[in-house]
Amino acid sequence: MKEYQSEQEFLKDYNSDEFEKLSMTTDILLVSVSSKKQSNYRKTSKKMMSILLVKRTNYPYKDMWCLPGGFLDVRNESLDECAKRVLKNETNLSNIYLEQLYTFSDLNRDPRMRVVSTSYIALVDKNRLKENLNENVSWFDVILLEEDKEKVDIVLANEEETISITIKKTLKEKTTDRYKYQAIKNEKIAFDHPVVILSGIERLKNKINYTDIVFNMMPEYFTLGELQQVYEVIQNKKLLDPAFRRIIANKVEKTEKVQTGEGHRPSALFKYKHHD
Amino acid sequence: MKEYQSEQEFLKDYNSDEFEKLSMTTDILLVSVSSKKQSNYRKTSKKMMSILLVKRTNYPYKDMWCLPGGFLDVRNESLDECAKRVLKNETNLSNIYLEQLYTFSDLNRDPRMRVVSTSYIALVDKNRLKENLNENVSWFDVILLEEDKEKVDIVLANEEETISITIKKTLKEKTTDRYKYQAIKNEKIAFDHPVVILSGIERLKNKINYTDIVFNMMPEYFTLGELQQVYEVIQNKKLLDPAFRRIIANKVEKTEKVQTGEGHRPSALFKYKHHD
DNA sequence: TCAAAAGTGTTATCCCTACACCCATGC
DNA sequence: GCATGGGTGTAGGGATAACACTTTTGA
Repeated sequence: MKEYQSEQEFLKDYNSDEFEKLSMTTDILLVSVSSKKQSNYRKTSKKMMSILLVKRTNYPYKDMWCLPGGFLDVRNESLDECAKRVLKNETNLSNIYLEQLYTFSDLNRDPRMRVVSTSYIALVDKNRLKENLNENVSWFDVILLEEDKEKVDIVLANEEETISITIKKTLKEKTTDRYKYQAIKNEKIAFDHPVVILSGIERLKNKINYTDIVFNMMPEYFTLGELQQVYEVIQNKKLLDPAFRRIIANKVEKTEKVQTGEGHRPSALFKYKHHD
Repeated sequence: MKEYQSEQEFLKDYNSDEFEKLSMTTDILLVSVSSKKQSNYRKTSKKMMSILLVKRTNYPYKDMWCLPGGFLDVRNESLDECAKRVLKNETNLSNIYLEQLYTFSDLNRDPRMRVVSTSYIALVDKNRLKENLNENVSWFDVILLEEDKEKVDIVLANEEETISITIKKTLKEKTTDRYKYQAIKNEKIAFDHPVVILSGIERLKNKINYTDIVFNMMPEYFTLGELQQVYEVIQNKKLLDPAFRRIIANKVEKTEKVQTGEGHRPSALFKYKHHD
């Protein structure tokens, strides 16, 4: 796929046969949980949900942020393989939890050509990729603010920049829980990616309740406090300790290991146990 | 999209530029519930889940059955619009519940060219389309037999034909509920459609529990008995009357109308009421 | 000693299951 | 009268929420 440095350059090619063709891409919402050390030595480090964004360097949407993604190699790969390739490229990791989200096909998604894009959500434990990221790539902490039932504000922040977008939610049919998302305020995120980000986060919020996918964001050994914080940060609500412990009791296995040096009673380390 | 009557004719074109292009299709699993009158005048008519299939008349998969579907008009429509167009073509109805299922992209899906296909599930009340169907189109009753956790038999039957397929289920990751489906016995269903059929039915089975989508398969006025039967046939298990009535109590509204002449106490007719 | 989090036990409440029971109809 | 489905009440059990409480550590 040719990249254009300018609109002029692009317009030269426009209306040629090139633009009758259909292209497909995959876009990947890579989600992880970041930890911020607290000033108080007693407090546990604060957790935040974070996603990986890439700064565009070419037309269109030059200098805006977008999800990592890439064009499907029509001759040689499936969409899943394409998504895996993009992830490998971005993180140097191959075994990342990956799940197809939704296929978007708006006619005006990309001004260069007709593009249909299949989005994926990927979950990873940040400890696995401490190595330096590619240039123009950055983790952004995510805060979701539900203004009301029909409007969501998303705030994305890294060390240098804070991005704020607003998305309108419209119920598609009265018989279902499916919403049509539409960005009504967005200056920094390219393509239809605000919608992809929200779809992915909503999916994660739901799915954490009836599957074990959280453990894809956890290291091998973790304390129940840490695990609870991840649940809390994704669902965006405080949970009661005893209730939480009962719920996840049969999904984890206590190990001999103990976490000490945290300014309070040491905690047992657990690991994931597949159950059922 | 050119149709080929024979493999020879097709092979003439093969390896030409045509086959470097990517095409997209939508496949639609149209689900409804059929009623079979019982011989005993007292008994209520027996309900079955049924799906619409089309008999192929051209190469490839000539004479096999497949889901209604069609190629995406790259210049002019989104995938949703494409799916709606196909449905309108098949049923003459425009306002049918339609929901995107999954995008399949196996490299060898169609021997003619590279095809990526987005599947949809559609729900309809059969009473709405009593008119004669197109030629080569037929409703098939569906029976799902879960042999064990890793194997499912699907039996499809219309008045003339019974089709039996077996699908192997493999858990994709231990942390989730997602399965990879693979047809291990199938002689009559084209493409990867056995997998699409199963995915759709599983989605429906799940979603009926936490949304109101059943009502898309119901007429405007219905008895609670009929509604319960639809739940039972989709979930493939018997429900207890009082429990069921409590569960759906705030989703329905009692009307003045009454259903009589059924060989037993007449029942109140209800209609859907959006709640929450 | 103290703040913070780890970890456990107990009660009150809700919800669902299961069963029992009565009602009204067509033949 | 009777088989069939319509329709309702209630007792019992299991899960969950809310709260109270004890334990253990680093500074």
